[in-house]
Amino acid sequence: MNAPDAVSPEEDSPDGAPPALTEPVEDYLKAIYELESRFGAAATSDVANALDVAPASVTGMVRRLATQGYLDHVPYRGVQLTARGRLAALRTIRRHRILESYLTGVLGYPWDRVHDEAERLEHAASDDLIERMAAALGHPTADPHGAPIPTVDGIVAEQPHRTLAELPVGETARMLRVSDKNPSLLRYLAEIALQPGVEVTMVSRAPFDGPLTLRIGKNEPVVGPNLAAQVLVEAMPSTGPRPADAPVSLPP
Amino acid sequence: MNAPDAVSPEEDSPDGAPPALTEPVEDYLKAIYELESRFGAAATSDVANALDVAPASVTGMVRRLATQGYLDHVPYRGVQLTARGRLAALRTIRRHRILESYLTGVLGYPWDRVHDEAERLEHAASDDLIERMAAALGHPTADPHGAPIPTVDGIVAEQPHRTLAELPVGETARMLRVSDKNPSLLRYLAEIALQPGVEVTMVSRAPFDGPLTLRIGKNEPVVGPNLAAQVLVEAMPSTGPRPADAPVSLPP
DNA sequence: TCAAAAAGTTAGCCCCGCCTAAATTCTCGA
DNA sequence: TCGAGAATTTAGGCGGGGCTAACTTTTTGA
Repeated sequence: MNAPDAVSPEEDSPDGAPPALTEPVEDYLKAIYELESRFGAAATSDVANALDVAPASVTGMVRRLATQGYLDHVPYRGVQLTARGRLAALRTIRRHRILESYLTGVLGYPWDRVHDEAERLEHAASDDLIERMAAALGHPTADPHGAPIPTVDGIVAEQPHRTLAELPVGETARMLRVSDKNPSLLRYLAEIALQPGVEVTMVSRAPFDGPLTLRIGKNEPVVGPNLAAQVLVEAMPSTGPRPADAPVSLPP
Repeated sequence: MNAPDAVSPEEDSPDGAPPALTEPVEDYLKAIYELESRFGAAATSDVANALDVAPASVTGMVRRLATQGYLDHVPYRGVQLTARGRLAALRTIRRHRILESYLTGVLGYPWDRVHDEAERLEHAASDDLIERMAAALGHPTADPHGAPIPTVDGIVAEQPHRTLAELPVGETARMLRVSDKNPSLLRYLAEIALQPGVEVTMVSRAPFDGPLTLRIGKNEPVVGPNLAAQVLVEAMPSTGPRPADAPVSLPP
């Protein structure tokens, strides 16, 4: 048993305020969070890859973060965020997505250029600033790429989805989301008007993983299966009675 | 004479882009610039003081910046920015002041809380973002505290001024500027409506460095000489024909 | 004028975040 | 099942930026 003053393994700052993470630490937590939610676990090499850093560097940082209670690390096995680590990650993600929303919504940034900017600002902006931006936007629930914005206390409303590549021929679905990390993809999607909230129909599908013909409004763009796999659409067919209000916050 | 490839003693990044200064470096250059323009020179201890850092740390950093051509350092004698260093400093100052203007002008920040926020954002915002903010504000020429905003190529329009404490009894002058670094002073000035662009009259002056009575609009606040020394006003009496348009960009 | 105080610098150290090279451990296919 | 290859960790370094303690130079005032 522990001595009575050994409250918890995690060091909390005595003043109760959040410990003020460094920029690299925030980046690690965010990357690990995203890998976890995509693959269920975060491998050292994946983290290294995501952050463009040597694997050995990840091991070092991960050990430090583990001693600080942000994650659990089983050597050679992988890494898992603790509740504390997850909250810190979601805080950063909230900032990132609100910043992206503000940059497109208020300052006229094209959606393919907000990622890098938000990536830097998310470490510098105060909570106050972030909440002012959110308020100026009417408290959006999703960023310009359709990613849900976590609440201040770390709740994320993930929507059920499938990829556009999986949409059966003849079916229509509402576009939900696409990654913010690929500018040229985003520029192309903007060109064919495929953006969150837009309805898209699978017109035809060439065999052997060939190109897909879509209908978006009056146009019928043809796209590769690769691209279609990156675009998320609603899980439920929207041919039936569809929800009166789509959960999209930023109609262009 | 130099070999033909020995272009200049300063290392320039081969791609022509500015070398991407670190946050501490930007802070040093900015602090040195401000000390230089206030006192004509920057002493090690003043820099240490301004950045809340040990004097020994300043010596170290200064040596590094000197080898990189941002400043000249004569040991025991002081430090002076080169043209390159001055430009870098002004770039940061421009960002800072545009950010302050944007935060008050668009996001509703009170003027006593913009300094800290801008202090962090100035290192993270891209040029593009800064120029978008400037454009959204109609390209202001002064920040909310009346400090002139340097142009992109580092030209700063300093106005001739004296302190409010020097204003002779009976004279009226337009308030020009106050430091952005003292929140409680700024809150008090806001209370008595003493802000850049406002006309203030010296009603009376108690002897022996006593309190000063001002007239601002319909009110006659009494302030200490200490406070008055922090407030800058126009150099020329504004009782004669005054400039049709005061050079102030952000009328509240 | 000259010694004490103030200012500045050097020496030596620390932590953070990163690296490469050399182990180590895990995994998977023959 | 076992060994090659992949993944991971350890060992040893490095640069940036900071610190304290000790030393030097400059300034100052008695």
